[in-house]
Amino acid sequence: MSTIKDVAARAGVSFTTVSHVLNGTRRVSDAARARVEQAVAEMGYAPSAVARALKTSETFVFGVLVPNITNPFFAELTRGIEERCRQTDYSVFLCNTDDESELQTHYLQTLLERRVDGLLLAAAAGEPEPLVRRLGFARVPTVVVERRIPGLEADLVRVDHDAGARLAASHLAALGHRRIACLSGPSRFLVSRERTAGWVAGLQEAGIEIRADWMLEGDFSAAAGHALAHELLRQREVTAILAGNDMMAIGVLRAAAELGVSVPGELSVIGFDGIDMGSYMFPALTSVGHPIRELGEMAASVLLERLGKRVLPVREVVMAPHLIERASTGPAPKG
Amino acid sequence: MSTIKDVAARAGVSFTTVSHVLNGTRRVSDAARARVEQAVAEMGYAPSAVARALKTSETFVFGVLVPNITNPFFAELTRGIEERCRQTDYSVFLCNTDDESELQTHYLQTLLERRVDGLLLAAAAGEPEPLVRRLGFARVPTVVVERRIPGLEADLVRVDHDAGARLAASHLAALGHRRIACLSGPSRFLVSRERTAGWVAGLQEAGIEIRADWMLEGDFSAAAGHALAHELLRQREVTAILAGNDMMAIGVLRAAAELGVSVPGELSVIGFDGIDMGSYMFPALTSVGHPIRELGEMAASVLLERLGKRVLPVREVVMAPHLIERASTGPAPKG
DNA sequence: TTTCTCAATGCAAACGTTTGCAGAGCGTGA
DNA sequence: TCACGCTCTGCAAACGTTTGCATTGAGAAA
Repeated sequence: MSTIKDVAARAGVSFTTVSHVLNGTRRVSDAARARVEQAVAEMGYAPSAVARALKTSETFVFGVLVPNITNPFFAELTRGIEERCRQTDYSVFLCNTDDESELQTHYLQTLLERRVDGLLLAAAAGEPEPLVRRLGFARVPTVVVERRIPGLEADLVRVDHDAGARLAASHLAALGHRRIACLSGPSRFLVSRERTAGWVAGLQEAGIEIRADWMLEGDFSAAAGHALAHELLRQREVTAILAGNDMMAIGVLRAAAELGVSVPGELSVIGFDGIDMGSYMFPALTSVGHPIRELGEMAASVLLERLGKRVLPVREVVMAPHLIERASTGPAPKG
Repeated sequence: MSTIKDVAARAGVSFTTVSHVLNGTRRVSDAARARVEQAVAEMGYAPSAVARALKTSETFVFGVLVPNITNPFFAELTRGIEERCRQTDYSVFLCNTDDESELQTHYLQTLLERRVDGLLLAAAAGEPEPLVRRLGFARVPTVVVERRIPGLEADLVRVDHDAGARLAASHLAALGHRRIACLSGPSRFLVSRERTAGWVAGLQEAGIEIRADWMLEGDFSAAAGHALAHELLRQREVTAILAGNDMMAIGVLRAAAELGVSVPGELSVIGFDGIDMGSYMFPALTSVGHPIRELGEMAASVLLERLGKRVLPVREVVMAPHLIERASTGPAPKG
């Protein structure tokens, strides 16, 4: 690769001048500028970001830690982050941690060595302690997505799951449903607990009885939704199901199809997350959507702001979900 | 951030020694080594990859250009790339080009400035000329995925779509189907043409007549599959449909559900790509799957090999697809 | 004691930039 | 003619590493 000095030689100026032309950091005569620009074009010169980073101690790179880019949620999130970064010439280092604590610290170390200007943590599995200690040394501006990490002073961007769950509950209530089952995710996840709390609050507000045997727990997978729904639908008692996420709702839809229960005629189903896949189901899945890409963009924006003002107090940004009405919910059947 | 000199001072040795301890590049007495290691631990020192990169002119970073990480295909591909890189301490710069020529060249420039050690191109929209010229200057080892770029001397890793399509065709033939429709993707894409060619060859081999009015072209979207299937199923002539990809097949499934055509009783449907979503359909979608993650891993492997031996002749690696038999195909109906 | 070998360590240049400082050249007002 | 101000330009240090070369000191061989 050619260097700034090669360009300077070809243009017949000092490399200082080349630098200033490239960065627009001081006046350069039109003649010199033209010669430099021509030399750059002829040689296909690309200034070394690594030398620049060494000198300025800014890399214009953010590190992004996600459990698994294959999960549509994180794909969309990453996309949002990347999109926001694009506007400000930041690039993104992507790391899949597989929710493994060890990989997570390994990647964190790598990112710190690479001197990223900021960190977006959408993954935070296992013990936070080593992670927090590592970050404490480095003092890299950090934004956490969806999960507060104890001991870490970082901005947080998250979705208001409680409000979303209330939305789902009141939607069903408004359609006249009274016999409603809840299929929650694993209660060890904060998201699950928040969503369940929202359902309960929403149903209570509508004066709907909450039967303990209609509160089932799954693991966020379609298989779990499928199995739980089979069990639940045998009695044909409930007229609607609140699912902890879209994958579980898809499992429910499938169980209903197998059992000949018509949706939404006999049963209404509402999911959570608003993933694209839901719209390809038959019937298309009604869901509580959150603006995942916006979540990513917001996370990046918060980080960019943090770069400017390190002394800003720690922020928490909460994004509101919304109802995506498609075809899997309808009026409660008579009787 | 602390530097190698800070560590040296604390450990009471020269920074040369610290460097050698860190890299294991020459013998260091046990005493000195211990002191250095302790100092590193106490200070949470992380060596600067950017200084190292400047000195050694190796960044241990690959640039990855994909159209859209939100597309499951590219998510999985990226995942494979990243997984392979992890084993060799390479990191990945991720860029979404949105298939926009302009963004593509912009990102390419950024990646070159950042002095990536290699390039994985899964996106290559628009005119290849500026792209090729840019790469010509830089001489960065490059691996292209799925699409040959004219004028660019790069390794290529791709899926054998022709063979996959034959697989699908002969699967249907073996089930006794004779009246088979083909819903291809846009013919301007090489993939579409390859798949169509494979179907035609496969059907001809099985002695099946190919009716021109059963060869329809869509745009790889579920909506297209849905619309074309509606048209096709009105006559109830065909007993099976070969879809150009899974999204179109999902659209077909949906149309069948709406029209009360039972799958696979009256109609068999087979997709292409083997995406996860297909297994959540009802009935679960039979498809021709390709090992996307392995495709990514292979691409990274080829690139790593290329780094070692620049003089290697250009390689082309072809990966074989396989049949994923699920529930949407069955024996042809009698009569 | 002297010389040699060898292990352990340090010095300093270089990588490709940015940027503070300073010099050259020239027109202008006194 | 001189001093001044202004525009344009260049020199050289510094960023944090790696690495070729050199130095030190101790033990062994003579």
